[in-house]
Amino acid sequence: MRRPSTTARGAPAPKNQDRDKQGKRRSTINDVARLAGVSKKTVSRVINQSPFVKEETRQRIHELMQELAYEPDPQARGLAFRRSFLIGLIYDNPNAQFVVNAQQGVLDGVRGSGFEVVVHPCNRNSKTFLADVSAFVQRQKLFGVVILPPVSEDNKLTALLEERGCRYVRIASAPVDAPPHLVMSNDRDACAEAAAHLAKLGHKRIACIAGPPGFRSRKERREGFIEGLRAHGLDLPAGLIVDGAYTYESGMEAAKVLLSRTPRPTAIFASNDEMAAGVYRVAQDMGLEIPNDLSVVGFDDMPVSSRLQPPLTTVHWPLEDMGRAAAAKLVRSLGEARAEDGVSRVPSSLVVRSSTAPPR
Amino acid sequence: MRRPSTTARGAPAPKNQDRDKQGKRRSTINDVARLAGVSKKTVSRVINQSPFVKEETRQRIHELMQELAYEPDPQARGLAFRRSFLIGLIYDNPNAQFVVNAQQGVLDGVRGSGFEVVVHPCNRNSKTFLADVSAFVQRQKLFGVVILPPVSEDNKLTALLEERGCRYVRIASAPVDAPPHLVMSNDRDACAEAAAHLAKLGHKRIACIAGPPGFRSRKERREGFIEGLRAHGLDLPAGLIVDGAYTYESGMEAAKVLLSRTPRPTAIFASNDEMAAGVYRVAQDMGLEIPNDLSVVGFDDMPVSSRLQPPLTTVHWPLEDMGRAAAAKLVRSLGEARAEDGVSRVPSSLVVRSSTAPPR
DNA sequence: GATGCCGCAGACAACGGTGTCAACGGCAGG
DNA sequence: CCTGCCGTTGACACCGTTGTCTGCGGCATC
Repeated sequence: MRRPSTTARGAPAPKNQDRDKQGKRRSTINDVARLAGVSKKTVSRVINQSPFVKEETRQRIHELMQELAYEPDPQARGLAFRRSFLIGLIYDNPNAQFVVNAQQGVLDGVRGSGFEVVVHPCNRNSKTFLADVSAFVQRQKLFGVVILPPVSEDNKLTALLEERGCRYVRIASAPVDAPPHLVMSNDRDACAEAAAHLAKLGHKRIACIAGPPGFRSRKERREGFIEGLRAHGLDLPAGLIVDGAYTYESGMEAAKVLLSRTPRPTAIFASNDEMAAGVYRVAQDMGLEIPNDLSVVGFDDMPVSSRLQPPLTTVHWPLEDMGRAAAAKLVRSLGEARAEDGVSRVPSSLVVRSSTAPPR
Repeated sequence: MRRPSTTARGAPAPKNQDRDKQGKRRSTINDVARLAGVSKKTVSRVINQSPFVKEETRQRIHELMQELAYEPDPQARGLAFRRSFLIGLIYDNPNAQFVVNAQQGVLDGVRGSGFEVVVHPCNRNSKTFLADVSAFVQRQKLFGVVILPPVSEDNKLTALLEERGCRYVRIASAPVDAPPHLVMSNDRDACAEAAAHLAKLGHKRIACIAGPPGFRSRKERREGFIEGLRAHGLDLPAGLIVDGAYTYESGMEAAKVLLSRTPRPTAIFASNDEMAAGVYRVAQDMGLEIPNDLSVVGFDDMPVSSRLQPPLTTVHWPLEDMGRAAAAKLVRSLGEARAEDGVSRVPSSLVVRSSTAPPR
């Protein structure tokens, strides 16, 4: 790998930039110490909230830091701490809304904590995947990482992080194996709720488009949905469940298959909104009216779902909240060597809009 | 602002993490120097591609670095350089696809360069906007930033960055005032092309939904479109141009206004795809068939455009390419104190799909 | 043969913080 | 009055790299 080099081609290094155009210099711990008449170690203690500083001294230094607009240099702190104050966001998912929602949550969760977020998309099918993430984590001495699904389901990755001493929190759709630094939604229950909603409307022939193998959410959503049906005395015949790939196109293909069954199902549950949008498209092409000829339920509650016509009944997947919770877990683990233990649950729930109605 | 503190509540700091679970230690420049029988300064010279190292020595050290899998510590380098190897991505745009496209491009552009990307959304209408970005840049001693529109149009911000000695590259829809660290598409020409396309199909009454004030792209796209019409002997009467807000809903409202004019326009150019989607919705509600009753052209070429039914004719806006180009500009400016001067142009072009046809 | 210059390499002090450990003043206990 | 301890503080080395300046051998020059 190439590496930044300031002296390539013998060019002179740029002049020091610790003064800006007004000649103001960023103040350092030494300035604070000198003006406060204490050693820099004492200032360091104040910065790190050490309890071994007299209250009066602490006050004085605090005020001085305020006055000088002093901010400790994260690089220098990191060097001494043997760790950076960066949090990595690791993802492998092409869906833009998905990434941005989670990212926004993570950014929110670190706000005001002094950490920054470094984004790192990756390809979990690549041969160099583990080496790549490992290099990233190690080079930057990351404080911790938040891992989005489906990468978060890779136990080899978490084992590697464990070994490297890098804190991590996974975002997932369901409980995963130990160790549990986890933020999860409960897709299973939410999907059962979706099934119940359709059952209560009186639907009997209900179809399902499952997610792709390789995603934990596939299992959760599918099984949750089936359980929900069963709880209402319904079952899901083999002919009424097909796999999708969480894409619009795969949703269309699945819908074509399902809507050609006889008798035709009166409702379709798609495991995400993208696929639900594909169902809309096929239904419209076939002249079916939603919700009267066909009820549709999605999953995710992304912006597209409220724009579909009619607006889509879907499960709200609290990605942003999960991101926030994951980041908060990391931030709280400052004094510890590992991320905060335990599973945080963020509830999902059904949002009923206009794509569901009793069957005709 | 709170600050990370390892000793809060008197908790002991975690043990050093420079060894992983196998006891392997990350090697340092000292290790390389010792094993190579040279001083660490010489190794540093090799890392920084200084020309003052004998080829033979350079070779030997290079091999050794490879063998030890040595990677210089960016924090320590940064400390000595008085600068980090982080590139900030500053944005203020709620559209997920927009952010992710640009972000992906930037990540692509820094790949293999040793830089990392730190994301920083902001709100340019907030009172603390400038102070916020300034603090971010200064605290992290950012190597440089890439600024997405519309924040990139804020000259106060770039002036501030200039003053802070922070490199920056703006991504924009058109040339901006000096200094020109700029990557631009040429929205104006592309919109003229869109107008020409409609004119050539034989449309005479063509309407336009402009972007919102406060966006440079509003002006470019609108004027480009008007120029394109004029070049074909057409004009844009005041009644056939309305403002939108780059949102789906605003597209709907604009379409309602425009489609109630008599005689009805036979084509609508929407300044982005979101608004074009709003036009589709309204047209469908009114029983108008696209493209036979109404031709629609959008701008952006985001995934939604190829899913609309019929697929939308739109201008491809090369956000990802622009992000890549911007990042590359920064990376290339390593030896310099400022980002590479000059304007990089990334062409946009019309993608003709099925939403345009001759008027009935 | 002394001198100067060139090409290369090393010693040493930064950079801006933290870890370690010793030292200080004051007060209670012997 | 000495001792020991506690609550605070500081001196100094260290984190892993680069900037500066000096040193040194060899070759060309005078």
